[in-house]
Amino acid sequence: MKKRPVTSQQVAELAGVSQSAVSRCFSPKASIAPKTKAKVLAAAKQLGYRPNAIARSLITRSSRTIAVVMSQLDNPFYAQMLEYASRRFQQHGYHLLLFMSSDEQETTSVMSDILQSQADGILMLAATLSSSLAKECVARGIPVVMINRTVAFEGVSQVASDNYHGGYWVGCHLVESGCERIAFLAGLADSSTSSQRRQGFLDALAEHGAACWAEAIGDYDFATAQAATRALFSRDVYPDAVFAANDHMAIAVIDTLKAELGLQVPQDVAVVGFDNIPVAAWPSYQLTTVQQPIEAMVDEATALLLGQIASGQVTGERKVLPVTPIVRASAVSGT
Amino acid sequence: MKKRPVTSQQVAELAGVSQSAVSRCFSPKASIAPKTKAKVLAAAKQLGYRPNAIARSLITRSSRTIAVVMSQLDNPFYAQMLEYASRRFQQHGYHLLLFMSSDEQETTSVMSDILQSQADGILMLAATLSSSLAKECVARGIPVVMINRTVAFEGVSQVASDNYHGGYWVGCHLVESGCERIAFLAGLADSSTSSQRRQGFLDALAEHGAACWAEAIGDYDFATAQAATRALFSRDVYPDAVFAANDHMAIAVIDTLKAELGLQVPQDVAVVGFDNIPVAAWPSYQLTTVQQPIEAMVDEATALLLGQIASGQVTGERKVLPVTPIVRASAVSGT
DNA sequence: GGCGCTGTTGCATACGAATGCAAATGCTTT
DNA sequence: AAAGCATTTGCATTCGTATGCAACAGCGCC
Repeated sequence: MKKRPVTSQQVAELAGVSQSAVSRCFSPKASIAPKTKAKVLAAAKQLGYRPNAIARSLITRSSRTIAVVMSQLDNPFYAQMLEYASRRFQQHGYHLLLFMSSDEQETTSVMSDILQSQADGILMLAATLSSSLAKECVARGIPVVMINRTVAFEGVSQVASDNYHGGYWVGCHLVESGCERIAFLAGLADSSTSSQRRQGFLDALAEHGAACWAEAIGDYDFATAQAATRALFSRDVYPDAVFAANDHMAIAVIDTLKAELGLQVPQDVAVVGFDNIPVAAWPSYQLTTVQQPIEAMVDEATALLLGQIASGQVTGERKVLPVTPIVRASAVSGT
Repeated sequence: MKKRPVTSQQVAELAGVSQSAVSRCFSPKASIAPKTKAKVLAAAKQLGYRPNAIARSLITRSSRTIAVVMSQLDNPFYAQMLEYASRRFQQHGYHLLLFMSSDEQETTSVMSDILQSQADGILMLAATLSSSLAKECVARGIPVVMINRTVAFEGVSQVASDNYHGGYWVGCHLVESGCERIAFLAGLADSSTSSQRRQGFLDALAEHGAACWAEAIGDYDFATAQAATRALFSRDVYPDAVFAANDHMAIAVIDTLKAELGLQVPQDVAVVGFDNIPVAAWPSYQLTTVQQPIEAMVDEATALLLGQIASGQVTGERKVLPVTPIVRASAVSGT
């Protein structure tokens, strides 16, 4: 049978002090005599007392909890982010409440849970938020930070890597490598990351007097990307380069080219991805890609959330962090 | 400035009823007249009222929260588990509080946070728990379920796949394929998964009159596994097969063999993994492996936790779920 | 019209810890 | 020894919701 937990009241009785005194022993800044504190801590230890965080949250009006909404945990890039974010917030005494939500409809129901949970802040990892929900959070004074996603509403903060210039670099790199029939494999149609990468890429091509040879949509999904690859290579003339909007899809492209079409990377086709996930460095792929600064992005998001929580102001800032081109064998200069 | 949230009291005033009535409108089983309910819901909607889960938890003594302790989120196998678990618990109205903990020392500090958080249950995903901590949970009546890890204490439940027979199958498969110098690449030295897989594997070899040719430790880590592979292949005579305790390491083995030693899989060396992560199916690897029933394991863990929470009894059951051999090109019969 | 019954409602209290305020304690100073 | 000051302590209240209990309304039935 579940026994009732030890309360500060019981500890107080054993230690021969008041409940307030016990409470003060567990608040860092409270005034308490060392002698009393020792007595109380001894009693607490004897009874196995742990302060009840729920009761504390109720009175302090702060749950020390951040709600994280994720769309895809199968993408190692976001798994890494989550892991790092968890550690980061743990350091600051905050805990993560995890929610999975694939589509916008699910997000609505999830947000309802989040608002009830009294989370002090919301971190959206590649998840989309309707502006009505964003509005509600802002109205309630709950800071929201979106990573790698945009919402058209003032008041929510956004952290993203410089997708545009990442795409721009890829465009330059491929043209300068001598590629002439360059294809683009998009991610989710409505994602800001994909469209920004695309735009930078297209602008780079244009500046070099080139144009995109073909486009397809891979939904940031392995199987969809494979199908898209088959489509891109179904014409008589093949592309000689593919820029996939993320590494996950780039890997799918490489595998499909090698296994199904008997093509060599980079000899027959150059492939470039985006993210620099661990797999990209594996000997089998050696994927040229654009590295997103995971830790810097999370650090920035953490700072924004904690700052806004501390100040009580939701400010809706926008941070763009620089990316780093990583040249590996899948698309080298001068190929 | 953070505004104070709307309370049931305010809703009650607007609707012209008592606070209790408002409360009853948000408890599914409470008795409330349809007419009253409509009035209250209208008022609630007008004010944007959301029940405060913290206050509710305090009075009901149930946070509807499960603490999840994970050791490695970079292993896609556990990322998948987490994602599925999150959805599963969400369905039952429970939320996940995520904690990362690499070593046992960190786990101690994390457990302190968990106990304070008043989580209704604890799910350990490939994380280890000292028996003193396990004891404390049991004493408090908090159910604990460990997935793929063992703790030597009565009262915590354990869900694992049949590691022994998985290893056993691998042993048989490799011997029957004609391999003669079979190496084993272990995971973490103290993990039950690794040692059970090893034991089944060794027993299978022994039954076929064979023995393990060499062993090394890869710590379930990519880089460590690469180093271990180099060590295994530093002698004059190479192994002709490697059984890695998980896919992650098996991939590392394959990459190292191909890229650094110029060896072919499976022609020169057969490689077998464990888990059947998505990567294992990719054309570049075609990894023969043993599939763990992720969803069944999580379902079982969910059922155990929710069952024990509902009954208030912590029972410490032990479930072993069957695994499925997956034969792909990296180690085929009759090679 | 009174009786009993089912279904609703409000009252009052409880959950466990934090904190403003006033009382009390301990220590220094003259 | 008394006054003055700083520190410590306890009292009482608060957070927002759930729920046992009693009161009560409405209804059917005899």
